[in-house]
Amino acid sequence: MSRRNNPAGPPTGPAGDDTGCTVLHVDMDAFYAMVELRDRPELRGKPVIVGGGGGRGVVLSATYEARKFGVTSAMPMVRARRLCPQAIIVNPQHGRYSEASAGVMEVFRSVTPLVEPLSLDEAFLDVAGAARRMGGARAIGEWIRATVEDEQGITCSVGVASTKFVAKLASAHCKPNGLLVVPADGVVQFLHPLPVGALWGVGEKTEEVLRKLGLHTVGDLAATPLSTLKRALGPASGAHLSALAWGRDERVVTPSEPEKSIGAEETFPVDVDDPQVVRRELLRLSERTAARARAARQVGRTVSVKIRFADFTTITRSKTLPESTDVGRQVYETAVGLYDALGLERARLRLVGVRLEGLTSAAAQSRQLLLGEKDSGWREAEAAVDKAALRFGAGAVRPAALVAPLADPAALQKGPPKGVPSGNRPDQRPRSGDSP
DNA sequence: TCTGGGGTCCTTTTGCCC
DNA sequence: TCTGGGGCAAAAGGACCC
Repeated sequence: MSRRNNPAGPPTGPAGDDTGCTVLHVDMDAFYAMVELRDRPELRGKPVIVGGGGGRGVVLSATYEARKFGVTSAMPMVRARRLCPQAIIVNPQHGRYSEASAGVMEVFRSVTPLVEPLSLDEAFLDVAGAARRMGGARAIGEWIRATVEDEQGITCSVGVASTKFVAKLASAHCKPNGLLVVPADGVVQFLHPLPVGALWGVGEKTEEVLRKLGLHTVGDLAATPLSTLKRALGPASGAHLSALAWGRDERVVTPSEPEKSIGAEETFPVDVDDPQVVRRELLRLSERTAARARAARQVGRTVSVKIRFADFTTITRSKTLPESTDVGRQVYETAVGLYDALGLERARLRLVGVRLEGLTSAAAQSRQLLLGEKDSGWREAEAAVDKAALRFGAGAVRPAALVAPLADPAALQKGPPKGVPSGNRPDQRPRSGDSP
């Protein structure tokens, strides 16, 4: 979903020449909101906002009727409601969006196997081969738009260009429900008037740095010496942005990149200062993370914990294990060890997260285990839980500590974590008012 | 205005080894 | 024994994307 608004509106100029254009970027228009409208026609024509109904959610997607009031994605729900009080708020149904996404990706793959999904609602396609068969990149783009609307009942916008990032800018430029071809020899004319913030990789902070240098458009950036950009933004980012400003982008469409990390995080409905509640959440998140790793047949070697305080400052702590793991219990013990080592006492936390990094294939790991590595038994136990979850649904089998609220603090943590003497452990007493 | 949850990538700092 | 520095990996933080 593109977050940038398109002040210019759909293109009005003459149709571009698609010679040399082999990359398509397809971006669904207000995807989540459109799926809701398709499923609930009575919402059509009304301002609809998809987002968490809770006090701390953000807007996931909004119909164009709601956007007229200034509602944009990633905006806090509280603010969106204030801007557009008459909007109909819909709780997200991720399963529905995944289904719709699978259908759309299927359409793309009927054109070419070279499809690189960026998220549920957008993808790059390399149509160099298909173009000969189907009459050019523009024709393919038009066919995709018609087919997606026909089969899924939602509209999309298509950018056609010779490189990925120009195709992406083109699709953003013709939203909603449009198609724009940027001819290979028209890239610089297309790029240079755009604001620097349009470039992929230029967010709020970078834009501010560039603004202080007096650089407002992509053309300004292109005219700036490489050494100046490298000094201001770092060698990698400086060189990258300079290349993009001249339309140079060597990246090719890559169908599937292996995942590098898997994680889970959760913002508490209200800030939490009870270490016992935090540990229970770490257990839940560790189990969820490890289960997803097992489902993906991946193991990870580094466990990282993320803590966001009430004032939104965020820290991370990580530990690399001697062996990769997909065992929830091991992830949890590492995570809770990292958390305890912080000695946070009664700090007010807004969010905690657990992530497994340095992922490799579980097949390679199991070969190592066969060579005499002993196993704690948790692996078998959790494999059994996975099976039960498949039969009876996720959550059918859970650690005892997650069944009854604060049932038994000892169930969460057997003995003090390594390296932390029990006398130094943060307070574990349940607080009055915490138990229902 | 008050900020979700899933990720990737880059930079800087730190600790270790030689 | 002290000091310096290069190379490397891990850790930490931060910007960015959808």
